[in-house]
Amino acid sequence: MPKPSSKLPKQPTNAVKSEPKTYTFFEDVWAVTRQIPKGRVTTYGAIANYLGTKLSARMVGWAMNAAHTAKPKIPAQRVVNRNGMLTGKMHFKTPTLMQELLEKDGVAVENDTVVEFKKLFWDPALALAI
DNA sequence: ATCGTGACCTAAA
DNA sequence: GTTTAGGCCACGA
Repeated sequence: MPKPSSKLPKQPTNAVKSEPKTYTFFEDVWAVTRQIPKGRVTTYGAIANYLGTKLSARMVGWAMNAAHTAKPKIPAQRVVNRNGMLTGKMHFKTPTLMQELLEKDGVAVENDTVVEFKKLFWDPALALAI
């Protein structure tokens, strides 16, 4: 679990000249996503908040888009929007894959929305307790 | 270098 | 209650 750059001052993407390809933002997002317990779900906003960029939750989604390039498999199915709706299901290999994975984790999905989403919500900022 | 886009969120009408 | 608009940052072309 790499240290997330929470509340870091404005640091350019390629701040570390030693390592040309350091996608801190992506890695952080992926790290958080991987730490989502099985059967739980979180939101882009929560991750963004944990990373300190709550104002730009969109980037979290962007990171998820790049998650496809991540080496370890990223449980992106556990990341949904604020409404608990599987907005990114269409970005999966198959539109139904996300729902199936969630159901496999024990999360009931109905109408492209996580049932009892509020109950299954997993806040990284709370769990990781900065 | 600029421009457009995006798996979002919040607030206002 | 719904719908609309604005904002935010990173990435690809």
